[in-house]
Amino acid sequence: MYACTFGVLARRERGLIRKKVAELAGVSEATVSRVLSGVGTVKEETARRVMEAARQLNYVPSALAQRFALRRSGNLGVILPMLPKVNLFSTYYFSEVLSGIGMTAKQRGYDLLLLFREPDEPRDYANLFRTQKVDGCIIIGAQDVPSERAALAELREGNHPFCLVNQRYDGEDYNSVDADQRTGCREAVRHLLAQGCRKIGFLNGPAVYSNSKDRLRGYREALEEAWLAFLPERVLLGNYSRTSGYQQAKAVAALVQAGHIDAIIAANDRMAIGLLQGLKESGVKVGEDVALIGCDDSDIVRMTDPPLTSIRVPFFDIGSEAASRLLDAVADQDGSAAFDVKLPVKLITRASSSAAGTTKA
Amino acid sequence: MYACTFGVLARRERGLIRKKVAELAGVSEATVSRVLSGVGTVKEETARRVMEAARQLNYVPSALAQRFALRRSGNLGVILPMLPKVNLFSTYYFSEVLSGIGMTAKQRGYDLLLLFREPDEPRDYANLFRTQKVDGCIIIGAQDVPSERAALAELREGNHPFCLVNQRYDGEDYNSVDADQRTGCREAVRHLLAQGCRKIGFLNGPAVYSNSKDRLRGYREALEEAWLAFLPERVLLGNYSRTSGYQQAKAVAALVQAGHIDAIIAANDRMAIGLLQGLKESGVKVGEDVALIGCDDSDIVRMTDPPLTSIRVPFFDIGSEAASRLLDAVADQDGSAAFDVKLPVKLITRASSSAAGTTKA
DNA sequence: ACCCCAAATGTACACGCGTACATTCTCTCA
DNA sequence: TGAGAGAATGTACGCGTGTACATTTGGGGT
Repeated sequence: MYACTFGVLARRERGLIRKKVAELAGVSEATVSRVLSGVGTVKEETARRVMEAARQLNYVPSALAQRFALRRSGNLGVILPMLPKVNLFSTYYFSEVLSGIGMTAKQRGYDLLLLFREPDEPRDYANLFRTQKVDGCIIIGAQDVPSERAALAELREGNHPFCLVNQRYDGEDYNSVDADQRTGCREAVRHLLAQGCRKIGFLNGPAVYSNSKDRLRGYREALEEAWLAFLPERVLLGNYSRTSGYQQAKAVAALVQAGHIDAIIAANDRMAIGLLQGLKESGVKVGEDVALIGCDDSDIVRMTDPPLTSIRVPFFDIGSEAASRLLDAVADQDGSAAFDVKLPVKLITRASSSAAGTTKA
Repeated sequence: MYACTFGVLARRERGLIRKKVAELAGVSEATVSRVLSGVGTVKEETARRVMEAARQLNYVPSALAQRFALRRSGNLGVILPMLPKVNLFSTYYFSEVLSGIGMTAKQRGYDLLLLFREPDEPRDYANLFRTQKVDGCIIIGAQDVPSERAALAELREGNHPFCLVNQRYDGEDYNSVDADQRTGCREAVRHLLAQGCRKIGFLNGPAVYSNSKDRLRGYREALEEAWLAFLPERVLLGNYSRTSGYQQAKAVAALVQAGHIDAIIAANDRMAIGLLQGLKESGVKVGEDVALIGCDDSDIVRMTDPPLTSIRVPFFDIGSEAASRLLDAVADQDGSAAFDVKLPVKLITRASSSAAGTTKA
């Protein structure tokens, strides 16, 4: 019955309710506002009366009106590429990052506004701020292409707080939170060297993602550190999809059979899995004929045969950290310095990274 | 330079801009509003002048103020369980449904407000509407437990538009969009029967999810349709996680080796994969000693060895349909009838569902 | 008893839009 | 040419908050 009454009120008498609460508590509307928003000084006894009156009349302030009055949307925008069917990135990646962002945003009283960016769509991020839909935004899956650079430059111009996840741009010091892929790949190489491998290949992703370059750099550094040559013919290119890994399997199998490669690192797990499948079909045994290491340590690597050694990336923490830092910047607005966080990764070794008879034979 | 000027304006002179646009175009603010919102009659020539003035002054109406004035948040809420680390559902599931919702919402001019529900948190969905944060909401991963029922009843009482995804409640005719799991399982059983299997087991998920019951029902119906007995000892219980499938593998292996089972259907792919791994360790060969069918046809089933036969569920379409129907209801408010959509599923056969030497031996 | 200051509360209004209603313009038809 | 009707536009205000400023209250020190 109360609920029903309220249903009607909700539609036409939103504003009048506050007045009624004020009357019932014997105070002015301003005091009601002060009590419910927790701002300003108010006698404890009065506060109790107001709370009780509000409870009794089932009054809750309208977030819509509050945000309008405060000129803050209270929303944290999250921009991510639309990813139906085509799983360019792994869904694991997105759901972890998103969860991290969501948890932190919630703790700090922000709502999450999800914004899917379609591939061909013009990237007008600044408009989100102009229309006051968000107070800050996190951009996932950004690429180093002119249109993206332009969109980000516009954000910078407008002094709109934003943060990149797993991406950075040469020459720009945009806020970003990333994994230390470079160190991760370096350690992957070191691990393979320790296993006795000497001819290590690398299956990378597109260079529009800065972490592709980071990984390659780590790979190269670790080789040079061990006085081994960096050979371009051992570096292959995929697009982070399973299919692209599968397609490169023939080439890799040929290299293995010719004795040109005894190990390979794939820049993400999906490509590693495609590779694994393709190699299996070509009769190359991963973990025996060749060692294989993936990247991300997504949940699927435990399900393959053999299980995949992989570089664990703290995606949840990346999301959480990005949201936290960004919301600091939103609160501080001008006073806060730019940040560029790199979170540590960790190599998780499993059966796939045994090489050339090291284990089984 | 303009951008910088605007940066300042954005903070203090939001409202004054519209006045300037009006002056520049030689009209009143009301006309500016009419032109930009596309409501009311305006001479074409005037409209052009206003558009040009707005462009020149870089004016865009504040969505915040618009929504406040219209008393509509413009947001479609999506409630989903927080899923970091523990992948109770597959991330594939969520990302597909979410993408479907997102695409439709975008087409219809709504924004997506993402709301993570933490396990222990009280479910107060109605408050989202009271505070006017959303105009409607979609609930994913709802369970048939008292607290959830109470929260939904409150929504109903308040006449708030909402829609369930993949869940329904006996005795309530809430809006819902679901997959036809019952038919799907029936066809899975039929397929196994056609393969020559006669002793078909079933690994189900918790009964708090209505689709668990639907699947079991389809399984049972197909057996009875073939004049085969429904044997409770062939029905096992997991919790939709890979681990739970893995844990049941020993029991299943025993059943297989004792000749009590020649096929098994798992209620989702994750459990099927856990099962597959466990059976492999127990020396039971899937696709030879026992047929295995999963459910969801998520992207991982193509990566296992052998590839998994699975029931394809159109998750993207489910999300899309839910959003579409719900937004209709939001627009129509009282005039719209409740809906209860069931989308068709499709059995995708792969190597895992060959049984007892039907193929290989 | 008086004053002063801080705490507590009330009054009044801005926030930026949409729109009901009033007004002016324009064109047609008598 | 005038009137009438509909299109085009202007005027004025409400939407539900937060808060600056004014006012009242209460208590301690002289």
